[in-house]
Amino acid sequence: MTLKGLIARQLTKDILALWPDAREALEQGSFVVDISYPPDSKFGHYTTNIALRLSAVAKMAPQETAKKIADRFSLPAVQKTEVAGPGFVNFFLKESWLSRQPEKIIKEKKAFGKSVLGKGQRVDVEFISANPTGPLTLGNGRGAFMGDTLANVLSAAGYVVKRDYYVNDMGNQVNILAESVLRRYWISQGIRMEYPAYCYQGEYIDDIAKSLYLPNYNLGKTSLSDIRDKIKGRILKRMLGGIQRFVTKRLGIKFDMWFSERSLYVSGKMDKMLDTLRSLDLIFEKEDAIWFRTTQFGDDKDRVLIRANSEPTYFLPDIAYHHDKFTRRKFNRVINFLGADHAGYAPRLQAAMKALGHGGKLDIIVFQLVKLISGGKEVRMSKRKGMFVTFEELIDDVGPDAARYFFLMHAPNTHMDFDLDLAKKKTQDNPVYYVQYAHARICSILRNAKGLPVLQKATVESSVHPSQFNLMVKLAQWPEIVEDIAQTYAMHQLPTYAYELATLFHEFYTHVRVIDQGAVAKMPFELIQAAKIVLANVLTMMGISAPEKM
RNA sequence: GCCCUCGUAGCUCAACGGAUAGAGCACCAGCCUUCUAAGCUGGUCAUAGAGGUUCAAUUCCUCUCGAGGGCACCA
Repeated sequence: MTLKGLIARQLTKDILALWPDAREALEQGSFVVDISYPPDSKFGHYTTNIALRLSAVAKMAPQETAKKIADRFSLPAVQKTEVAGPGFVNFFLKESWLSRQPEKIIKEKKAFGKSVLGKGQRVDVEFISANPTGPLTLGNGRGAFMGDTLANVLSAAGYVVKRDYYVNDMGNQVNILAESVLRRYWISQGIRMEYPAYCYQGEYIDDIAKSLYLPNYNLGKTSLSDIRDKIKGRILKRMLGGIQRFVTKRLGIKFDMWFSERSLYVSGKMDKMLDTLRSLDLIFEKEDAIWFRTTQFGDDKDRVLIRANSEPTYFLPDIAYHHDKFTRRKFNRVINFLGADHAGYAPRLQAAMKALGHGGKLDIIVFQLVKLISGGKEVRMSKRKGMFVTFEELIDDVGPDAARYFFLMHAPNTHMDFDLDLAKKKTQDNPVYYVQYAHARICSILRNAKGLPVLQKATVESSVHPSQFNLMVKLAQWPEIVEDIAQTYAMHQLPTYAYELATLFHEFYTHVRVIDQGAVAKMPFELIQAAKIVLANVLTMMGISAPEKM
C-alpha cells in the first residue's frame, strides 16, 4: 500500500474512534477521507481537508476538529502533524523515512510504481477502432496515445489489461472504398467514367489502386457492384495492413485483439444477440425495421437494430461485441475511447449494456477532437474530401516522442488547438526534451562516476540543499500517481509529474555535485540513480523513450 | 430548436469545492576555469459576463454571450 493509502486508512480509523456517528456519513459517501499534496512545502508533504468537511458531524469548529484529528494521528513514517489555515491537517514525513527511499527504488527498479490495486481484475481497453477506409487522423492519434497509456497505467496498477481494436470491416463504407479504388484505377487506365462525390477523394486511393492487380474495365455482363464485391476483401486487407503496420511498428502500440465486425455476422453471435434482446422483450417492429427500446435505459430515443432493407445497423453487432467482452472474455471492466464526433453514440451503448446486466462496468472516455491550425488559420479536415493532415504525417514531422507527449499533456475534455507550423518549428522547445534531458544528464554522470570510490558520508543533513529533499519527496509519490490515474483516468498527470520531477532534478543538479574530487558521496549518488529509474518508468509508461545521451 | 464539451496570462494548457490560481512558449535581465547551458535564477501578464448555493467557487446550479461536436433505417 502507498504511504498516501496508509495515511488515509489510519485517518479513517481515528475519525471513527473519535466520532462513531461519522460512520454513516462516511459509508454514504457524503464525505471522503481524501489526502492530497499541499500547494506549498511549508504545509508539509500531505494534507487533508477532512476536518473542514467533518465539523458538522463532529459538532465543533473546523479547527478544533482538526486539532483532535492531528493529536490522535500517528504513523511510523510521519514526523508530525499540524493544523493550519481554516482547518487543514498537514502531515510532515520523517527525514529518515525519506532518505531510505532512493535505496528502495534502486532495489525495485522497474517494479517501483507497480501496485496490486487492481487485484488481477480483467480490464479491456478499446481505442482507435477507426474505419479502415482511410489513413488515421489526428483525432485518432489522440485516442491512440491516451488508450495505450491508460492501458500501461492499469497494467502497472495490477490489472490484467487487453488492448482491443474493433475493425469495421462490414457495411457500406467498405463498398464505397472498393468502388473508389476501382473507379480511380479505371480512370487512370484511360476509361472515361465519372468519379462520384460519395467516393473517397484522398490520394491514398490512387496508392492502393497502383499497388494491387485489379480487373480491367469490362462492364459488359457483370455489374460494378459484383466486381467490387470480388475485390473488396483484398482492398480492405491492404488498408488494414497499412494501419496495423503503422500502429504496431511506428507507434509501438501492441493490440491484443483486432476484432472483426464481420466475424460477428459469420459466427452467428449477432443473430444470437437479437434473440437475446427479443427474449428480454426489449425490441419492437416499426415501419419494417426492428428497434431496441434503449429509452428504457436512459437513451433519448429508441434505436434501429435491423433496417427495413433487413441489413443490421452498426449498433447491433457492436452490442454483441461488447456483450461478448463481459461474458465470454470475462472482463470485469471495459473502457472505450470515443472521439467527440461519436460522443452521441455513448448513451445508446451504455443503455444496451445496462439492459444486458452490465451496468456500471463500461466506462466511455470521450475526448475532444484536435483543431488544426496552419498559417494562423483553422484547417477544416474532411476524410471524405481528402483534405486532412494524417496522423502519420504528424509523426514523420515531429517524431513519436514529441507527439505522444503533446497529446498526453492535455485532459481529454480540452479542445486542443494544434498549430502545425509551431509543432514543426519548435520541436526543440517541446517539454518532452526537458524531461528526456534530465534522464540523459543522469546517465552522463553515472558514466563519469564509473569506478570511482563511493564515500559513505553524507546521508541526509539539514545543511544539504533543499532540492535534495524535494527530489526524494517527489520520487516517493510515483506509486501514488500511478494508482490515482488508474482510478481517475487523468493521463495528463503523467507529463505533469514527469516535468516536475525533471525540474527538481535540474535544480538539484545545479546546486549539488555528485562527483567531487574524484569520488562520489553515497546519498546524492543513490538519489540520482533513483531519479533515473523513476524518470525512465514515467517515460516508459507514456510510451516515450528514455535516452542515455542527447 | 434540442443534447454533449469547452471559455483561465499575448499564445498553448494546469489547478479531488480548499491555503498566495500554477507551468511552458513569447518578452526582459542575469549565470558556463567544475558531473551535458536541450540547463539554472529573477521579472511583466489571467478565471468571458450576471445572479445563486457554500465556512470556502476557476470548479456546483441558473441565465446571457462565444467556440467545437452531435441530433440517421451512416459509422
